[in-house]
Amino acid sequence: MNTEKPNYFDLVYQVVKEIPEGRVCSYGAIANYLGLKSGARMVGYAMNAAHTLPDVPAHRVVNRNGLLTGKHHFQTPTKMQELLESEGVQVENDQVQNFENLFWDPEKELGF
DNA sequence: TGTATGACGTTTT
DNA sequence: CAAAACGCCATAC
Repeated sequence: MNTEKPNYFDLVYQVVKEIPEGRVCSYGAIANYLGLKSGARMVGYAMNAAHTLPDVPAHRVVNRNGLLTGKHHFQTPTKMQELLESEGVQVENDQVQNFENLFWDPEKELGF
C-alpha cells in the first residue's frame, strides 16, 4: 500500500538535515541511502529546492570528489566555502580537504 | 502536452 | 588511461 509516490526531495531533506556540523556528505551517498542508486542528480536538484528551507544545510553536501560543485547556486559563489570553513571544514580550491575523514555516511552514522 | 536540462555517479567505448 | 554516453526523476519553458 504505497499509493503515494516517494517524494525523493523530502527524503533528501531529512538526511541532509541530519548531517552534523563540521561534516560533509556526497550526493551519491544520500542517493544510495535512499535507494536512488543512480539518482544522485535528484539529490543535487533537491538541494536546489532546499534553498527555500532553512534547515537544509546544502553547503554540507558536495559531490563524490569533495568538490563544491553547487557553490554557484548559493547566495554567493563563495558563501558555501565560507560556511564550511566557518564550521571547521577546510576547503581549498573549491575542494574539501580531508574529505574522507569528514565524510558523513548516513547508513553508517545513522546505524543502519 | 512534450522537450530540454539539471548541485552526479556509474558504466562502456 | 581518458572521454563520452547512459540512467534517474523532477522542474522549467
